[in-house]
Amino acid sequence: MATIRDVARRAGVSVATVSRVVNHSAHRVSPQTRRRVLDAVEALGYQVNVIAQSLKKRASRTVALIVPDISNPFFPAIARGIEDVASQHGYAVLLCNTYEDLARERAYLELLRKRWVDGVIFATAGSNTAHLRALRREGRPVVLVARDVDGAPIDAVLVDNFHGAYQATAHLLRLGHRRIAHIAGPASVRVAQERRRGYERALADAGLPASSALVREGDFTADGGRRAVEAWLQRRVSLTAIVAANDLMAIGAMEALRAAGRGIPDDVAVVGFDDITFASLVQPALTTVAQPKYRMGQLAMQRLLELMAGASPAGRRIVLEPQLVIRESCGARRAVAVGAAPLDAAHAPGGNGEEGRR
Amino acid sequence: MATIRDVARRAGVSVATVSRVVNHSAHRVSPQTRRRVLDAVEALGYQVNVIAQSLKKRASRTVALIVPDISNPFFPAIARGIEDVASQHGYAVLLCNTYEDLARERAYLELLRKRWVDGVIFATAGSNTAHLRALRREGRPVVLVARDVDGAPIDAVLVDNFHGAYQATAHLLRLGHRRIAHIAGPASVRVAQERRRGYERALADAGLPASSALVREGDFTADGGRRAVEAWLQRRVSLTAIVAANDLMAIGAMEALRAAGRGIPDDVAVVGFDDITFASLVQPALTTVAQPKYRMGQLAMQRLLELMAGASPAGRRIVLEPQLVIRESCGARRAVAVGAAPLDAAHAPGGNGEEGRR
DNA sequence: AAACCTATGGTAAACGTTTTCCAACCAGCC
DNA sequence: GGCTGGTTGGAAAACGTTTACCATAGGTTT
Repeated sequence: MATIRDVARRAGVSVATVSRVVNHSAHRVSPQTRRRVLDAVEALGYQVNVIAQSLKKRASRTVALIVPDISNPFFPAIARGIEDVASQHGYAVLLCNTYEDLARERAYLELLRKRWVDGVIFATAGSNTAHLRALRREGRPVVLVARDVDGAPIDAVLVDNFHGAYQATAHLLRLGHRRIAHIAGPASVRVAQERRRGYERALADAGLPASSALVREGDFTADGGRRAVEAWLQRRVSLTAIVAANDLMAIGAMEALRAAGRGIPDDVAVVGFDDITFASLVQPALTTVAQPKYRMGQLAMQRLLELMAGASPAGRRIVLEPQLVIRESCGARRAVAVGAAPLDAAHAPGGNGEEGRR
Repeated sequence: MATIRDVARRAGVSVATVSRVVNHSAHRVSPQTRRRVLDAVEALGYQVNVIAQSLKKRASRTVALIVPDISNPFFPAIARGIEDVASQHGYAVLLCNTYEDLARERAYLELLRKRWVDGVIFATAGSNTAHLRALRREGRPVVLVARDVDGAPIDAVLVDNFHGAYQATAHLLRLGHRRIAHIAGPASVRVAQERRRGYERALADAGLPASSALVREGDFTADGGRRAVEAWLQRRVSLTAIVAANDLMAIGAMEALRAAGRGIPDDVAVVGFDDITFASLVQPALTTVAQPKYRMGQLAMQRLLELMAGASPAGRRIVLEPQLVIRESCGARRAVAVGAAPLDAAHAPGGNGEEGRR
């Protein structure tokens, strides 16, 4: 491949001049020389070597996205949002899966340091804020997305989890439910706590007592949702509705209910959280609190760009409003669901650019 | 951050010596000096600068994964397989979404060239083999995964799509179906053609005539599956089973059937292709031809490692056997499905490391 | 004792950029 | 005609490595 030297030679100028024209430097160069350089660039098919550039500039124009597991259906949409704005600004994004494993996480951070990654976006639970603090201490730009963390003032883009869960619960209350259960996420993760608080508060505001029998902790997997419902069934806990802390658990719960012969939403109504792609495809279509995942990815990357450009990391939290999308599993659309084709419901929000395609 | 120079100074040796010990070079260095160097490394927290290393070695230890859209549920598992073996070998993976857009694809390839990416894995449809050929011409290692391409002898890891579709169709035939329809993928993509051929061949082997009224072309989205079914319904085409070229279309088809009041599998049996995570979670659970996605990712990355190590690109195709996983939507488990809890069916294959978690 | 290995360490030239100086030139001005 | 000052362009020093080549010092061989 042609180097800047080859171009300089062919154009009969110095490498400095070539560098100046290809970089639109402030240092002026005459139109004629510029022309000559451009011609040489064209003729040789010259492409700047980003590696050399990085070495000189001490910045790699690369960011890392750290997720627990990209095959979790919640993350790809975020990844897309990030990748889209990153590529618009000439940044490449490195994909890192940690599987919630501390060792892997540490190994990655070391790698990122070695590679002079310019910034990192964390979309991970990690109650272990040690790394984050270390990154911050080194002055490396960091932003959290979708997952907040205690005790470290780090920029983050989030959804109002409390309010989302509150809305979901309030909706069920409006529909007349009084025995509403909650499948919570792991108590160690902040967003799970907040969703739980939202649920509890809605109940309290309706004058209903909190009952610990009505909440079980899951692990954000379908299987966790299944187990929660089985436990309730076994103990003959009476309930007419469930708000799950994420869609996967809601879907698992629906399975267990169905297996036990309970109708959804007639015997028990279910609402989830996240609005993953398949929420609209399960049967009955899942009512859920939608997170603007793609948008969150975009915002996170935008904030990271600001930080990389030198903005001081203020520990600023950008919090978006989640949106309750009502489908069939909560019973509000029961009439529609049996009367007409559920097609429109299945198409749901639409236009948010989050639909998978292949 | 400490550089190799700092380490050399502190250990009282030359930078060459430091480089030799940290790289386990063949050039021997005495145990005492090694000790001194290692101590200095430790004391200074020295980490090699991969950028400088890349510049010198003319290799970035980075590979790119090019997918149409990471939020398509089919790709994340592949990405995981790739990322896992890449990180084991000290490679980082760059994530690139093309959205099937030629311009974006080209822009990416240019970027990758500028960044001296060592190899690229394509998981994309692209009937446009121009880029691929260009990459090959430049001698850059390339491997295709899950998507084959005509007219370019490029290494690929695939599933036997013909056989998969054949098996799916044969299974329906065995269950007594005679009017089996097919929702094909876009005719421009090779795997779609092969699946269609598998379907047609199974019919032919059973002595059934091919009927063009029974096949419609979709676009691999749920909506495409929905539209195909609606068209058949509208024309009053009689059919008792559908084999879809992927799960998303199968799920869309199920929705449309349900909306029209047809029972699955009682009125119409459905089988899909891919076995995305949600195939086991829809209701009824989808019978499908499973692709070992994670494994395919691993194999693709392994092959890429070989190529990057200098193996000559033989255009070798690694083809895996897909596996028909029988759940409820085909009717083979009808007895089970109504008699007992479908829990076991929903858990399905398991242990393949492809389940999402959060 | 000369010649020759071998083991160990250092020197310095790359790798391909960017950027800080500095030089040359040309106007315009007193 | 000497000065000032603005425009263009080049030389060269980094950035942090790796590695080919050379140097030294012992030891071994003849």
